[in-house]
Amino acid sequence: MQQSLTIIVADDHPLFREALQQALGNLFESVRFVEADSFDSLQGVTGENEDADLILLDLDMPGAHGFSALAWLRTQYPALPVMIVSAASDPRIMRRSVEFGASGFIPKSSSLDEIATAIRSVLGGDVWLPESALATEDEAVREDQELAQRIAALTPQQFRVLMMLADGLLNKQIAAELSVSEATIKAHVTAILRKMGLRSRTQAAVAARRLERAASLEHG
Amino acid sequence: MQQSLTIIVADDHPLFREALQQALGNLFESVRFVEADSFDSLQGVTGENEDADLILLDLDMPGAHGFSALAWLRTQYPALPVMIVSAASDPRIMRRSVEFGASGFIPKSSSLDEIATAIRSVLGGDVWLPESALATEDEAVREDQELAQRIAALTPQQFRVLMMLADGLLNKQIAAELSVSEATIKAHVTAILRKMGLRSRTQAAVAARRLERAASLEHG
DNA sequence: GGACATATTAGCCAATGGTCTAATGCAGGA
DNA sequence: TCCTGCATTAGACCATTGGCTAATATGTCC
Repeated sequence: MQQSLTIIVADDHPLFREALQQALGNLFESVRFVEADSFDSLQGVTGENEDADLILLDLDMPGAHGFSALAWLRTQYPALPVMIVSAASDPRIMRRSVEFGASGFIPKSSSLDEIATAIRSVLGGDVWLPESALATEDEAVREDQELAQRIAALTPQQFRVLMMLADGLLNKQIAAELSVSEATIKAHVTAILRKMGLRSRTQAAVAARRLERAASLEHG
Repeated sequence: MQQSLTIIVADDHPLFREALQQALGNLFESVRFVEADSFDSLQGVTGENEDADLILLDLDMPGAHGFSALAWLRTQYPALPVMIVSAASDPRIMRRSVEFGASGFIPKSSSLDEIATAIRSVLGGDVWLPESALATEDEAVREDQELAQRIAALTPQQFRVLMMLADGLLNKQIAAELSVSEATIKAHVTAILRKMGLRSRTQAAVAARRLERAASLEHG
Protein backbone atom coordinates (compact mmCIF):
# COMPACT_ATOMS: atom_id res chain seq x y z
CA MET A 1 0.00 0.00 0.00
CA GLN A 2 2.71 2.44 0.93
CA GLN A 3 6.47 2.47 0.97
CA SER A 4 8.54 2.71 4.10
CA LEU A 5 7.54 5.41 6.55
CA THR A 6 9.77 7.30 8.96
CA ILE A 7 7.98 8.58 12.04
CA ILE A 8 9.63 10.56 14.82
CA VAL A 9 8.09 9.97 18.24
CA ALA A 10 8.85 12.80 20.65
CA ASP A 11 7.54 12.05 24.12
CA ASP A 12 9.28 11.88 27.47
CA HIS A 13 7.28 8.88 28.59
CA PRO A 14 9.07 5.67 27.49
CA LEU A 15 6.01 3.50 28.07
CA PHE A 16 3.90 5.69 25.87
CA ARG A 17 6.49 5.75 23.11
CA GLU A 18 6.61 1.97 23.19
CA ALA A 19 2.84 1.57 23.13
CA LEU A 20 2.53 3.99 20.25
CA GLN A 21 5.12 2.14 18.21
CA GLN A 22 3.53 -1.21 18.90
CA ALA A 23 0.19 0.08 17.77
CA LEU A 24 1.48 1.82 14.67
CA GLY A 25 3.65 -1.13 13.75
CA ASN A 26 0.50 -3.18 13.39
CA LEU A 27 -1.31 -0.52 11.41
CA PHE A 28 1.32 0.23 8.80
CA GLU A 29 3.37 -2.24 6.85
CA SER A 30 6.80 -0.76 7.11
CA VAL A 31 7.59 1.94 9.60
CA ARG A 32 10.91 3.14 10.94
CA PHE A 33 10.65 4.85 14.30
CA VAL A 34 12.99 7.48 15.66
CA GLU A 35 12.62 8.43 19.29
CA ALA A 36 13.20 11.65 21.18
CA ASP A 37 12.59 12.13 24.88
CA SER A 38 13.41 15.83 25.22
CA PHE A 39 13.59 19.03 23.25
CA ASP A 40 17.34 18.68 22.91
CA SER A 41 17.19 15.16 21.52
CA LEU A 42 14.35 16.23 19.24
CA GLN A 43 16.60 18.85 17.73
CA GLY A 44 19.18 16.18 17.10
CA VAL A 45 16.97 13.56 15.50
CA THR A 46 15.12 16.01 13.27
CA GLY A 47 18.44 17.21 11.93
CA GLU A 48 19.36 13.63 11.11
CA ASN A 49 15.92 12.80 9.69
CA GLU A 50 14.80 15.82 7.74
CA ASP A 51 13.03 13.51 5.31
CA ALA A 52 10.81 12.00 7.98
CA ASP A 53 7.15 11.60 7.09
CA LEU A 54 5.69 12.70 10.40
CA ILE A 55 6.52 13.83 13.90
CA LEU A 56 4.33 12.77 16.81
CA LEU A 57 5.03 15.48 19.34
CA ASP A 58 4.02 15.59 22.97
CA LEU A 59 3.31 18.94 24.51
CA ASP A 60 5.07 19.46 27.85
CA MET A 61 8.30 17.70 27.11
CA PRO A 62 11.37 18.46 29.20
CA GLY A 63 12.98 21.54 27.78
CA ALA A 64 9.97 22.80 25.87
CA HIS A 65 6.80 23.74 27.69
CA GLY A 66 3.75 24.40 25.63
CA PHE A 67 4.07 25.18 21.98
CA SER A 68 7.72 26.15 21.93
CA ALA A 69 8.93 22.88 20.43
CA LEU A 70 6.16 22.99 17.84
CA ALA A 71 6.99 26.54 16.89
CA TRP A 72 10.65 25.68 16.64
CA LEU A 73 9.89 22.77 14.32
CA ARG A 74 7.64 24.94 12.16
CA THR A 75 10.36 27.52 11.63
CA GLN A 76 13.19 25.01 11.22
CA TYR A 77 11.46 22.33 9.17
CA PRO A 78 8.28 23.86 7.74
CA ALA A 79 7.77 20.96 5.36
CA LEU A 80 7.72 18.36 8.13
CA PRO A 81 4.20 17.51 9.31
CA VAL A 82 3.77 17.61 13.06
CA MET A 83 1.00 15.82 14.89
CA ILE A 84 0.51 16.90 18.49
CA VAL A 85 -0.11 14.06 20.94
CA SER A 86 -1.14 15.31 24.33
CA ALA A 87 -3.07 14.53 27.45
CA ALA A 88 -4.66 17.97 27.22
CA SER A 89 -8.39 17.98 26.54
CA ASP A 90 -8.93 21.71 26.23
CA PRO A 91 -10.38 22.40 22.76
CA ARG A 92 -8.58 25.73 22.72
CA ILE A 93 -5.23 23.96 23.00
CA MET A 94 -6.21 21.66 20.15
CA ARG A 95 -7.18 24.52 17.87
CA ARG A 96 -4.16 26.48 19.00
CA SER A 97 -1.93 23.60 17.93
CA VAL A 98 -3.21 23.89 14.39
CA GLU A 99 -2.88 27.66 14.48
CA PHE A 100 0.74 27.14 15.44
CA GLY A 101 1.25 25.01 12.39
CA ALA A 102 0.52 21.49 13.57
CA SER A 103 -1.17 19.12 11.14
CA GLY A 104 -3.39 17.65 13.79
CA PHE A 105 -4.04 16.83 17.42
CA ILE A 106 -4.48 13.43 19.06
CA PRO A 107 -5.68 13.23 22.66
CA LYS A 108 -3.82 10.54 24.54
CA SER A 109 -7.18 9.09 25.46
CA SER A 110 -7.90 8.25 21.82
CA SER A 111 -8.57 4.69 20.72
CA LEU A 112 -6.22 2.93 18.33
CA ASP A 113 -8.76 3.31 15.57
CA GLU A 114 -8.93 7.05 16.08
CA ILE A 115 -5.16 7.32 16.16
CA ALA A 116 -4.86 5.36 12.94
CA THR A 117 -7.51 7.48 11.24
CA ALA A 118 -5.84 10.67 12.36
CA ILE A 119 -2.38 9.65 11.21
CA ARG A 120 -3.57 8.38 7.86
CA SER A 121 -5.40 11.64 7.37
CA VAL A 122 -2.34 13.71 8.15
CA LEU A 123 -0.04 11.56 6.04
CA GLY A 124 -2.49 12.25 3.22
CA GLY A 125 -1.93 15.96 3.64
CA ASP A 126 -5.05 16.82 5.59
CA VAL A 127 -5.47 18.44 8.97
CA TRP A 128 -7.04 16.34 11.67
CA LEU A 129 -8.75 17.49 14.84
CA PRO A 130 -10.91 15.43 17.21
CA GLU A 131 -14.63 16.02 17.34
CA SER A 132 -14.35 17.77 20.66
CA ALA A 133 -12.20 20.46 19.08
CA LEU A 134 -14.48 20.98 16.11
CA ALA A 135 -17.51 21.22 18.35
CA THR A 136 -16.27 24.52 19.73
CA GLU A 137 -14.33 25.73 16.74
CA ASP A 138 -16.72 28.55 16.06
CA GLU A 139 -15.88 29.76 19.52
CA ALA A 140 -12.63 31.05 18.06
CA VAL A 141 -14.55 32.76 15.29
CA ARG A 142 -16.82 34.34 17.87
CA GLU A 143 -13.80 35.58 19.80
CA ASP A 144 -12.46 37.12 16.62
CA GLN A 145 -15.80 38.75 15.96
CA GLU A 146 -15.91 40.14 19.47
CA LEU A 147 -12.45 41.51 18.96
CA ALA A 148 -13.49 43.00 15.62
CA GLN A 149 -16.41 44.69 17.29
CA ARG A 150 -14.13 46.11 19.94
CA ILE A 151 -11.77 47.41 17.28
CA ALA A 152 -14.73 48.85 15.39
CA ALA A 153 -15.63 50.75 18.56
CA LEU A 154 -12.34 52.63 18.36
CA THR A 155 -12.42 56.22 17.21
CA PRO A 156 -10.72 56.98 13.87
CA GLN A 157 -7.68 58.43 15.58
CA GLN A 158 -7.43 55.52 17.98
CA PHE A 159 -7.69 53.17 15.05
CA ARG A 160 -4.84 54.87 13.25
CA VAL A 161 -2.71 54.60 16.36
CA LEU A 162 -3.52 50.90 16.66
CA MET A 163 -2.49 50.24 13.07
CA MET A 164 0.84 51.99 13.55
CA LEU A 165 1.32 50.28 16.88
CA ALA A 166 0.76 46.95 15.14
CA ASP A 167 3.54 47.89 12.73
CA GLY A 168 5.94 48.01 15.66
CA LEU A 169 6.22 51.80 15.78
CA LEU A 170 7.15 53.50 19.03
CA ASN A 171 4.84 56.08 20.59
CA LYS A 172 7.36 58.73 19.65
CA GLN A 173 7.29 57.67 16.00
CA ILE A 174 3.50 57.56 15.91
CA ALA A 175 3.38 61.03 17.44
CA ALA A 176 5.70 62.37 14.73
CA GLU A 177 3.64 60.65 12.04
CA LEU A 178 0.40 62.18 13.27
CA SER A 179 1.95 65.50 14.29
CA VAL A 180 0.83 65.38 17.91
CA SER A 181 2.69 65.00 21.17
CA GLU A 182 3.86 61.71 22.57
CA ALA A 183 1.60 62.25 25.57
CA THR A 184 -1.38 62.24 23.23
CA ILE A 185 -0.36 58.92 21.74
CA LYS A 186 0.06 57.48 25.19
CA ALA A 187 -3.47 58.55 26.05
CA HIS A 188 -4.76 56.94 22.88
CA VAL A 189 -2.91 53.72 23.62
CA THR A 190 -4.43 53.65 27.08
CA ALA A 191 -7.90 54.10 25.60
CA ILE A 192 -7.22 51.39 23.00
CA LEU A 193 -6.09 48.92 25.63
CA ARG A 194 -9.12 49.72 27.76
CA LYS A 195 -11.57 49.23 24.88
CA MET A 196 -9.89 46.02 23.73
CA GLY A 197 -9.61 44.64 27.25
CA LEU A 198 -5.85 44.19 27.02
CA ARG A 199 -2.94 45.25 29.14
CA SER A 200 0.03 45.87 26.88
CA ARG A 201 0.76 47.27 23.44
CA THR A 202 2.28 43.99 22.40
CA GLN A 203 -0.99 42.20 23.04
CA ALA A 204 -2.81 44.87 21.05
CA ALA A 205 -0.38 44.47 18.16
CA VAL A 206 -0.82 40.70 18.14
CA ALA A 207 -4.61 41.01 18.28
CA ALA A 208 -4.69 43.50 15.42
CA ARG A 209 -2.49 41.23 13.33
CA ARG A 210 -4.67 38.23 14.06
CA LEU A 211 -7.71 40.10 12.82
CA GLU A 212 -5.95 41.09 9.63
CA ARG A 213 -5.21 37.44 9.01
CA ALA A 214 -8.78 36.41 9.83
CA ALA A 215 -10.12 39.05 7.46
CA SER A 216 -7.87 38.03 4.60
CA LEU A 217 -8.75 34.36 5.08
CA GLU A 218 -12.43 35.17 5.06
CA HIS A 219 -12.00 37.22 1.95
CA GLY A 220 -9.66 35.01 -0.01
CA MET B 1 -23.93 40.78 -19.42
CA GLN B 2 -24.36 41.70 -15.78
CA GLN B 3 -27.00 43.25 -13.63
CA SER B 4 -26.72 46.62 -11.98
CA LEU B 5 -23.47 47.30 -10.13
CA THR B 6 -22.92 49.53 -7.12
CA ILE B 7 -19.41 50.95 -6.86
CA ILE B 8 -18.22 53.23 -4.08
CA VAL B 9 -15.55 55.69 -5.20
CA ALA B 10 -13.55 57.02 -2.27
CA ASP B 11 -11.09 59.67 -3.36
CA ASP B 12 -10.60 63.24 -2.23
CA HIS B 13 -9.94 64.45 -5.76
CA PRO B 14 -13.25 65.40 -7.44
CA LEU B 15 -11.72 65.44 -10.92
CA PHE B 16 -10.40 61.95 -10.50
CA ARG B 17 -13.71 60.64 -9.18
CA GLU B 18 -15.43 62.13 -12.20
CA ALA B 19 -12.95 60.68 -14.69
CA LEU B 20 -13.19 57.27 -13.11
CA GLN B 21 -16.96 57.27 -13.29
CA GLN B 22 -16.94 58.43 -16.91
CA ALA B 23 -14.59 55.65 -17.84
CA LEU B 24 -16.40 52.93 -15.90
CA GLY B 25 -19.75 54.12 -17.16
CA ASN B 26 -18.62 53.27 -20.66
CA LEU B 27 -17.21 49.92 -19.68
CA PHE B 28 -20.16 48.53 -17.74
CA GLU B 29 -23.78 48.63 -18.75
CA SER B 30 -25.43 49.69 -15.56
CA VAL B 31 -23.43 51.12 -12.70
CA ARG B 32 -24.55 53.15 -9.73
CA PHE B 33 -21.80 55.25 -8.22
CA VAL B 34 -21.56 56.40 -4.63
CA GLU B 35 -18.92 58.97 -3.77
CA ALA B 36 -16.88 59.64 -0.66
CA ASP B 37 -14.24 62.33 -0.36
CA SER B 38 -12.99 61.62 3.17
CA PHE B 39 -12.75 58.89 5.74
CA ASP B 40 -15.78 60.26 7.56
CA SER B 41 -17.99 60.29 4.49
CA LEU B 42 -16.69 56.84 3.59
CA GLN B 43 -17.92 55.54 6.92
CA GLY B 44 -21.33 57.01 6.13
CA VAL B 45 -21.77 55.69 2.60
CA THR B 46 -20.54 52.20 3.39
CA GLY B 47 -23.09 51.97 6.17
CA GLU B 48 -25.80 52.94 3.68
CA ASN B 49 -24.47 50.65 0.94
CA GLU B 50 -23.36 47.48 2.64
CA ASP B 51 -24.43 45.54 -0.44
CA ALA B 52 -22.10 47.44 -2.76
CA ASP B 53 -20.12 45.35 -5.23
CA LEU B 54 -16.81 47.15 -4.92
CA ILE B 55 -15.01 50.03 -3.25
CA LEU B 56 -12.37 51.94 -5.14
CA LEU B 57 -10.29 53.40 -2.35
CA ASP B 58 -7.59 56.01 -2.58
CA LEU B 59 -4.74 55.80 -0.12
CA ASP B 60 -3.99 59.14 1.57
CA MET B 61 -7.49 60.45 1.92
CA PRO B 62 -8.21 63.19 4.46
CA GLY B 63 -8.76 61.54 7.79
CA ALA B 64 -7.06 58.28 6.95
CA HIS B 65 -3.41 58.17 6.03
CA GLY B 66 -2.02 54.97 4.64
CA PHE B 67 -3.86 51.74 5.26
CA SER B 68 -6.05 52.82 8.12
CA ALA B 69 -9.18 53.24 6.00
CA LEU B 70 -8.54 49.89 4.34
CA ALA B 71 -8.05 48.16 7.65
CA TRP B 72 -11.21 49.76 9.01
CA LEU B 73 -13.19 48.53 6.03
CA ARG B 74 -11.79 45.03 6.36
CA THR B 75 -12.86 44.79 9.99
CA GLN B 76 -16.22 46.48 9.51
CA TYR B 77 -17.29 45.00 6.17
CA PRO B 78 -15.09 41.97 5.52
CA ALA B 79 -17.28 40.79 2.66
CA LEU B 80 -16.95 44.05 0.72
CA PRO B 81 -14.17 43.89 -1.91
CA VAL B 82 -11.82 46.85 -1.79
CA MET B 83 -9.64 47.91 -4.69
CA ILE B 84 -6.88 50.34 -3.84
CA VAL B 85 -6.40 53.16 -6.32
CA SER B 86 -3.28 55.14 -5.61
CA ALA B 87 -0.57 57.25 -7.14
CA ALA B 88 1.98 55.19 -5.24
CA SER B 89 4.26 53.08 -7.41
CA ASP B 90 6.17 51.27 -4.69
CA PRO B 91 5.68 47.51 -5.19
CA ARG B 92 5.85 47.02 -1.45
CA ILE B 93 2.82 49.24 -0.99
CA MET B 94 0.96 47.27 -3.64
CA ARG B 95 1.70 43.94 -2.03
CA ARG B 96 1.01 45.40 1.39
CA SER B 97 -2.43 46.46 0.21
CA VAL B 98 -3.28 42.87 -0.54
CA GLU B 99 -1.79 41.71 2.74
CA PHE B 100 -4.08 44.18 4.46
CA GLY B 101 -7.06 42.60 2.79
CA ALA B 102 -7.47 44.57 -0.44
CA SER B 103 -8.63 42.68 -3.51
CA GLY B 104 -6.27 44.53 -5.78
CA PHE B 105 -4.23 47.61 -6.56
CA ILE B 106 -4.57 50.03 -9.47
CA PRO B 107 -1.86 52.64 -10.04
CA LYS B 108 -3.39 55.95 -11.06
CA SER B 109 -1.13 55.87 -14.07
CA SER B 110 -2.95 52.82 -15.46
CA SER B 111 -4.65 52.89 -18.84
CA LEU B 112 -8.40 52.48 -19.11
CA ASP B 113 -7.90 49.00 -20.45
CA GLU B 114 -5.84 48.01 -17.46
CA ILE B 115 -8.36 49.51 -15.08
CA ALA B 116 -11.19 47.64 -16.76
CA THR B 117 -9.27 44.38 -16.66
CA ALA B 118 -8.42 44.84 -12.99
CA ILE B 119 -11.97 45.67 -11.95
CA ARG B 120 -13.50 42.82 -13.93
CA SER B 121 -10.99 40.48 -12.33
CA VAL B 122 -11.83 41.64 -8.82
CA LEU B 123 -15.59 41.57 -9.43
CA GLY B 124 -15.05 37.96 -10.47
CA GLY B 125 -13.53 37.22 -7.08
CA ASP B 126 -9.87 37.27 -8.02
CA VAL B 127 -7.03 39.36 -6.67
CA TRP B 128 -5.41 41.74 -9.09
CA LEU B 129 -1.96 43.29 -8.88
CA PRO B 130 -0.04 45.12 -11.61
CA GLU B 131 2.97 43.46 -13.20
CA SER B 132 5.34 45.76 -11.38
CA ALA B 133 4.15 44.38 -8.03
CA LEU B 134 4.45 40.74 -9.03
CA ALA B 135 7.96 41.28 -10.34
CA THR B 136 9.35 41.68 -6.84
CA GLU B 137 6.91 39.54 -4.92
CA ASP B 138 9.50 36.95 -3.98
CA GLU B 139 11.34 39.72 -2.21
CA ALA B 140 8.82 39.39 0.60
CA VAL B 141 9.41 35.65 0.72
CA ARG B 142 13.14 36.24 0.92
CA GLU B 143 12.64 38.65 3.81
CA ASP B 144 10.60 36.03 5.63
CA GLN B 145 13.31 33.46 5.03
CA GLU B 146 15.96 35.80 6.37
CA LEU B 147 13.83 36.35 9.42
CA ALA B 148 13.35 32.61 9.83
CA GLN B 149 17.09 32.12 9.71
CA ARG B 150 17.55 34.75 12.38
CA ILE B 151 14.96 33.09 14.59
CA ALA B 152 16.61 29.74 13.99
CA ALA B 153 19.83 31.27 15.30
CA LEU B 154 18.22 31.80 18.67
CA THR B 155 19.18 29.51 21.52
CA PRO B 156 16.39 27.22 22.82
CA GLN B 157 15.79 29.38 25.84
CA GLN B 158 15.77 32.55 23.80
CA PHE B 159 13.27 30.92 21.49
CA ARG B 160 10.98 30.08 24.38
CA VAL B 161 11.16 33.64 25.58
CA LEU B 162 10.32 34.91 22.11
CA MET B 163 7.24 32.69 21.92
CA MET B 164 5.95 33.94 25.26
CA LEU B 165 6.81 37.48 24.33
CA ALA B 166 4.75 37.02 21.17
CA ASP B 167 1.85 35.95 23.38
CA GLY B 168 1.93 39.38 25.00
CA LEU B 169 3.47 38.28 28.28
CA LEU B 170 5.47 40.77 30.38
CA ASN B 171 9.07 40.02 31.31
CA LYS B 172 7.87 39.44 34.85
CA GLN B 173 5.33 36.86 33.72
CA ILE B 174 7.83 35.07 31.50
CA ALA B 175 10.27 34.95 34.40
CA ALA B 176 7.64 33.36 36.63
CA GLU B 177 6.69 30.89 33.89
CA LEU B 178 10.28 29.78 33.41
CA SER B 179 11.18 30.03 37.09
CA VAL B 180 14.07 32.43 36.59
CA SER B 181 14.61 36.04 37.54
CA GLU B 182 13.32 38.97 35.56
CA ALA B 183 16.91 40.09 34.94
CA THR B 184 17.50 36.86 33.07
CA ILE B 185 14.52 37.46 30.83
CA LYS B 186 15.70 40.98 30.13
CA ALA B 187 19.08 39.61 29.09
CA HIS B 188 17.37 37.12 26.79
CA VAL B 189 15.14 39.78 25.28
CA THR B 190 18.15 41.97 24.60
CA ALA B 191 19.89 39.07 22.88
CA ILE B 192 16.76 38.26 20.87
CA LEU B 193 16.39 41.83 19.66
CA ARG B 194 20.04 41.96 18.75
CA LYS B 195 19.91 38.71 16.77
CA MET B 196 16.71 39.70 15.00
CA GLY B 197 17.90 43.20 14.25
CA LEU B 198 14.91 44.83 15.96
CA ARG B 199 14.48 47.47 18.59
CA SER B 200 11.37 46.65 20.59
CA ARG B 201 9.55 43.63 21.93
CA THR B 202 6.46 44.58 19.96
CA GLN B 203 8.38 44.37 16.68
CA ALA B 204 9.69 40.98 17.75
CA ALA B 205 6.18 39.78 18.56
CA VAL B 206 4.85 40.93 15.20
CA ALA B 207 7.74 39.30 13.38
CA ALA B 208 7.28 36.00 15.20
CA ARG B 209 3.56 36.03 14.41
CA ARG B 210 4.21 36.77 10.76
CA LEU B 211 6.47 33.76 10.52
CA GLU B 212 3.87 31.53 12.11
CA ARG B 213 1.42 32.64 9.46
CA ALA B 214 3.96 32.15 6.68
CA ALA B 215 4.71 28.65 7.97
CA SER B 216 1.06 27.67 8.17
CA LEU B 217 0.40 28.98 4.66
CA GLU B 218 3.33 27.01 3.34
CA HIS B 219 2.12 23.95 5.10
CA GLY B 220 -1.59 24.14 4.37
C1' DG C 1 43.35 22.07 30.41
C1' DG C 2 41.74 25.98 27.76
C1' DA C 3 38.68 28.29 24.56
C1' DC C 4 33.98 28.86 23.72
C1' DA C 5 28.90 29.03 23.99
C1' DT C 6 24.91 29.12 26.96
C1' DA C 7 22.38 30.29 31.02
C1' DT C 8 21.88 32.74 35.03
C1' DT C 9 21.86 36.89 38.09
C1' DA C 10 22.82 41.62 39.70
C1' DG C 11 23.07 46.65 39.50
C1' DC C 12 22.73 50.81 37.13
C1' DC C 13 20.89 53.98 33.77
C1' DA C 14 18.24 55.99 29.95
C1' DA C 15 14.33 55.36 27.15
C1' DT C 16 9.86 53.88 26.58
C1' DG C 17 5.29 52.68 28.06
C1' DG C 18 0.86 53.24 30.70
C1' DT C 19 -2.28 55.55 34.17
C1' DC C 20 -4.30 59.48 36.07
C1' DT C 21 -6.02 64.05 35.96
C1' DA C 22 -7.56 67.74 33.37
C1' DA C 23 -8.29 71.16 29.79
C1' DT C 24 -10.26 72.18 25.25
C1' DG C 25 -13.45 71.82 21.52
C1' DC C 26 -17.48 70.02 19.37
C1' DA C 27 -21.92 67.85 18.35
C1' DG C 28 -26.55 66.67 19.83
C1' DG C 29 -30.49 66.95 23.29
C1' DA C 30 -33.42 69.11 26.98
C1' DT D 1 -29.01 78.38 25.49
C1' DC D 2 -27.18 75.34 28.55
C1' DC D 3 -25.83 70.89 29.35
C1' DT D 4 -24.07 66.39 28.49
C1' DG D 5 -21.18 63.31 26.36
C1' DC D 6 -17.33 62.28 23.50
C1' DA D 7 -12.97 62.93 21.13
C1' DT D 8 -8.67 64.97 21.28
C1' DT D 9 -5.02 66.90 23.45
C1' DA D 10 -1.50 67.20 27.07
C1' DG D 11 1.38 67.22 31.57
C1' DA D 12 2.71 64.69 35.87
C1' DC D 13 3.88 60.45 37.76
C1' DC D 14 5.25 55.73 38.18
C1' DA D 15 6.11 51.10 35.91
C1' DT D 16 8.25 48.60 32.35
C1' DT D 17 11.62 47.96 29.13
C1' DG D 18 16.22 47.71 27.07
C1' DG D 19 21.36 48.48 27.04
C1' DC D 20 25.50 48.08 29.59
C1' DT D 21 29.01 45.88 32.49
C1' DA D 22 30.29 42.17 35.27
C1' DA D 23 30.26 37.85 37.62
C1' DT D 24 29.25 32.74 38.20
C1' DA D 25 28.16 28.11 36.62
C1' DT D 26 27.70 24.52 33.17
C1' DG D 27 28.80 21.84 29.37
C1' DT D 28 31.10 21.22 24.78
C1' DC D 29 34.80 21.07 21.56
C1' DC D 30 39.70 21.00 20.36
